[in-house]
Amino acid sequence: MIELKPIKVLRAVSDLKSFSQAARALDLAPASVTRIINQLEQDLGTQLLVRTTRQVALTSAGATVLSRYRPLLEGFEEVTQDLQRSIRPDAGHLRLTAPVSLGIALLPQVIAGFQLAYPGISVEINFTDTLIDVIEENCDLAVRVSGPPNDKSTIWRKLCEVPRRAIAAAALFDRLPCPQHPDDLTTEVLMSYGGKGEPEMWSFSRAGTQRNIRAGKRVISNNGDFLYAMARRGEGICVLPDFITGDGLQSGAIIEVLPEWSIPSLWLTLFYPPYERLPPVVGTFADYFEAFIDDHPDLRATL
Amino acid sequence: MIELKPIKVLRAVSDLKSFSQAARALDLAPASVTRIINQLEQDLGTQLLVRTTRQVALTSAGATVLSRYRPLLEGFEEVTQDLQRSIRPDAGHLRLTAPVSLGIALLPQVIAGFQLAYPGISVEINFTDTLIDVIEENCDLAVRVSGPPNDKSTIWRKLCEVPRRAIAAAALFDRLPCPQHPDDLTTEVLMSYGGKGEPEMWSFSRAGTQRNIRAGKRVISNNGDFLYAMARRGEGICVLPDFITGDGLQSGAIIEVLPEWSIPSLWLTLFYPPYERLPPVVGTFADYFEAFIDDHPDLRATL
DNA sequence: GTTTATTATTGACAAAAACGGAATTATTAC
DNA sequence: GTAATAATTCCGTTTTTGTCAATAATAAAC
Repeated sequence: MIELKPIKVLRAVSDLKSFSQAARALDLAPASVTRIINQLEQDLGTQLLVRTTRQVALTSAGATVLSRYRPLLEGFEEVTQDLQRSIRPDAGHLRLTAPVSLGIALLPQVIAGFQLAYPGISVEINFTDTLIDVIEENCDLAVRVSGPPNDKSTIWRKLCEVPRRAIAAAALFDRLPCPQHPDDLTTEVLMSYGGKGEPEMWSFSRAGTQRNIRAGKRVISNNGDFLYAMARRGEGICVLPDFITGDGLQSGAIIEVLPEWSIPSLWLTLFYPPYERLPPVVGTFADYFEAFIDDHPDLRATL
Repeated sequence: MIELKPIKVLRAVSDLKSFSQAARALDLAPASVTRIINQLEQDLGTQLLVRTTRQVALTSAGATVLSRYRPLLEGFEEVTQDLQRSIRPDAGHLRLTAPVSLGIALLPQVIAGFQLAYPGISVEINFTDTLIDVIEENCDLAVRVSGPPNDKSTIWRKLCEVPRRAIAAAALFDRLPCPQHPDDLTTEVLMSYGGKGEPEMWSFSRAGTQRNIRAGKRVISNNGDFLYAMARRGEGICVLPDFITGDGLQSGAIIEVLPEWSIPSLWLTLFYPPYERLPPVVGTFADYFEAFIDDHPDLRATL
């Protein structure tokens, strides 16, 4: 394979009509220029330059070769310069993935502010509730609400707590006894968040005591808004983060179940693919996101 | 400067989604692939590929880099393949230079036949009577009619003799005595071929004796046809090759001066720039030209 | 859960290539 | 003819590149 350097040397020699000047221009020893040109001529099987100690000129073949390579070489140089300029913390492209409900609730503000601050960074957001794999999803950074990730090939960064609680429509307890203790929860009406068939395990705690309840599997969904809608219809009890249920709790559309008992928070978390060194743009966004959350306690309160 | 190889490796890894398969495809050791990618990532200042032992995926930056380089790389590969195919003895381009008179008299037949035999070779002919330098003229091969070349940076190849003789219009000798011996030649009416101000030296020989006559410098021209036209008008005596004067001698428009004395022939010669190794196309043409002359004694007789 | 197979990485060593300076050759200018 | 300039060659040095084995890591199979 012919490399770029010999073509560059050929161009320099042809343009400057001198081996020695080309050497100076390219910061090479004259001997190197000779060797590189000889090598190229051998690779292409023809003489490219006619030279005496005083004159240098392209042969027909040399003119053809150079004329065909020159635009490509220039393109290459341009692209390289472009890229080296554009690979900076404040320019480039970012592929995100985020859960549907949280993403739609939270990201518009974040992304809007981010693009205001970094107009050079374009963003592509893929909303999915079941993230199988950060690498396969082909994204640079994943926003998730969860505990630690299951696949070990990722690095994570916790942003803030996302409190959650068990909720249900008040009407549900018209036909069922209102539970007073986690053990009262009837598996049949417990609707679980999850994407892999297995229902969640809910851990209720109160004053040092803790009860683990396996949610039911009659209704499992990977979408919190769906579960919320179901709950509002009085179809069952589910555990959802406040950013989904907040409005409903305030308006009384739903009520908290077992308010005396607390359920461990989820965490708003950023997951990276296993970078050796964080790409600049990714770092910029992660920092911005973190600062954004820190600077907006009001927003944090709605989570 | 970023070279082609790392881009090629990046492309292979991205396409095959595997370092080891890329290594196999490119006939490299897996370790080399790792090293080359690392180097490229360092050169560009960002991570391009996210990899675990099981998965490989481009980062955003990697996708951008590859998408910009890929078309250039493909262009490069195509051009290289093209060139390596096209640098053959029977394809390409040829820049010739030839003297005006001879060129117009002889080359049409030669070039026509040549292009019939080698349709893949394009020809560019520059007609000049004063060739200063084969290199500066930027040609691959020069057809000349002369003695050995003055600049030593060329290689030559004699094709055939080009006889010449002193001629004049018969009418000239109505007002001048007809010379019987070279010494009778009056410098004033001797018109010389030449391009550098100096008149020619004519060497007349007959039965072992030789006389060198310096031609006059009242009329010097680098164009034989012009001298011939002058001679026909009775303006003077000049020494010209037969291919110019042949018709006139047959028709009696001009007569030979000192027919008993002979003048050393010129040679139809091919001059090359100082090639280290003759470019294939040039060799093809030179061979064809030589064979053409050899195969056409009739043509040779007109020279 | 444990084992196994696959894969990327690392390090050490060998081979190859590129580099650079000095001497050589060749050509033009004086 | 002589000097000056430029390309080339030679050769020792450095750098890069390739290879091989060992290691670490991970997903899949049992």
